[in-house]
Amino acid sequence: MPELPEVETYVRELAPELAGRQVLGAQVNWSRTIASPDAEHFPGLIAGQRFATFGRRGKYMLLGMEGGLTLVVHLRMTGHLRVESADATTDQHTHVVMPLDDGRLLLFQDSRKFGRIWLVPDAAAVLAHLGPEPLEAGFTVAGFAERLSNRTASIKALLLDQSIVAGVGNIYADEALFRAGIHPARPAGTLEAGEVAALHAAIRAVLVEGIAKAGSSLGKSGLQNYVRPGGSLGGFQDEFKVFRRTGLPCPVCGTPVERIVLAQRSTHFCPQCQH
DNA sequence: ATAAGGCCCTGACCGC
DNA sequence: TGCGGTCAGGGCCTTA
Repeated sequence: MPELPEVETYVRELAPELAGRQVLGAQVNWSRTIASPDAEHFPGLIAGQRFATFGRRGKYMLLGMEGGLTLVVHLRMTGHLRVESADATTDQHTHVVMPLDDGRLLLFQDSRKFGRIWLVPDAAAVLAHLGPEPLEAGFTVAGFAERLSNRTASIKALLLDQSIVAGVGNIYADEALFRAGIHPARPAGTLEAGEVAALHAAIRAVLVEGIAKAGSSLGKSGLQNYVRPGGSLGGFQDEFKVFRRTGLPCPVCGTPVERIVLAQRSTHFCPQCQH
């Protein structure tokens, strides 16, 4: 699943490919992929646009155009955005094809069809629901503690809530909770000050490490939820302590990792190390 | 306001 | 081998 480190890797690796390139048009094969404007008006709006700036907010890619529009892309679970040569073969999962002025194609592919694309003058409106960026100064221990206080939902559920902190998904939530020694089912409001501070630091640590490893590539035999734009895999999946390690020994104490379901998501933890 | 559950989608996987 | 059923999962929507 593309989360903050995966999206950050995407932006960093797409930027040199797309900088200064002009989009000639678009062919939309699955209309629901286009969130704004609608699929009918998207090709006409993007035709002639030239990529200028590259950024990220939470799990959203922000590709700024010279004229002020922003191409906002959310990969959700299985989305891929990549630049291919003109003779690249497209398949039934290629939902948007955007020819570029250098003869190549910018492709959006997504087997689950959950991914979404916006082309809007005001990207902030699309992002208005997001909480602070976890790696920026606006994500403070005090603010995080305030957001968790008096909440009865599990801390795992709130880490997945993008209005609490932006960019954390199932992988990095489980890994951060393990490193902070906090049981994922704990009601968020019961975390003590020291635990909130430890979790705050752990979130930042796993995200920084994830970026350094170019993200986590999961899945086997073909279906990769996340592949870097150039086609290579990330490396953080080799650093997982608990995620998708059910029954395997905790790297700290050797106790078998357990799996439970919280907020309708698979949740992995060490019953010995996390309280 | 908060919490919980359904929904969108389809490839992979399992049991028969 | 083929087939039906189940699962995964981010964000949005509805319900309580």
